[in-house]
Amino acid sequence: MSERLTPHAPLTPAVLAILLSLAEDEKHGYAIMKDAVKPEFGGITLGPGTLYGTIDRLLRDRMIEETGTTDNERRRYYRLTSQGLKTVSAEIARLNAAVAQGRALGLIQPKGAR
Amino acid sequence: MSERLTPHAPLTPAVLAILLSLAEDEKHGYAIMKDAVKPEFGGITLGPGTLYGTIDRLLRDRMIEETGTTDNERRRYYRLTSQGLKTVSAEIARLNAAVAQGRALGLIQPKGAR
DNA sequence: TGACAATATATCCGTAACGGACATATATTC
DNA sequence: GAATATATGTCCGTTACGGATATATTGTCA
Repeated sequence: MSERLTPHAPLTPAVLAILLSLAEDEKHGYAIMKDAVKPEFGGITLGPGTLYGTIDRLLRDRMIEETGTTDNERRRYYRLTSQGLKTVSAEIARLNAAVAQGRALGLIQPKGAR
Repeated sequence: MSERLTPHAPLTPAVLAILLSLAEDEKHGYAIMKDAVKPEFGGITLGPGTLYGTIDRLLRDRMIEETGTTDNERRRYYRLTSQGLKTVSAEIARLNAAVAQGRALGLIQPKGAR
């Protein structure tokens, strides 16, 4: 047995960007791609291969699902599943620990600093 | 042309763990492996294949270098290069933005909260 | 003292992910 | 009407991951 609670242990940057984007709201692929380049979502460039390939994997692993609705026949909207939400949350918490360590080591400016 | 300033754009979890561990102090491979499972360094399990394979790549890309010194003939010590330091710092800053976004979305508890 | 776990590094190799190239079609803008 | 943006999709070479396996030493414990 042993259904893994988080089959994706450390998320790849592409997976994180997509899940984080969908944590904000339901979105379609192209909108996710636009989000990904923004610093808040990781600032990465998602080529179509990575974007749709990763979406397919996330659908397969039930991290995201199609909403079924659309405002434009060309768009396919996706939303996080509860599993997906758990997974991003765990990943953000994990990254938070690493960032805290980086801050402690002086790799980045402390919060309030100028 | 085009020497990339940061050949490793978003770092893989394994690379981040290794660089973050070495940002603290010079270490040998096995010590890095022990560090990696700690939450502060990402909490990931580095198998020997990933560990030494990644170390070789980081040496090749001049992110880390051997110190040459050792306190035990079996141990090979590594340290960050200035390039490696820049790279981890940039990565921590990048992740910090994502963590801030995750926090804003309520994925993790805000700092002061109990 | 014999066995087992931990230390320490190294290679091999199958699987998975990445990411650029290419393709296609519509809508918009100039 | 041409170019750009929107929107999704496939293909495929390169790379990274990570478990298995190997080897040798040191430490522990019954």
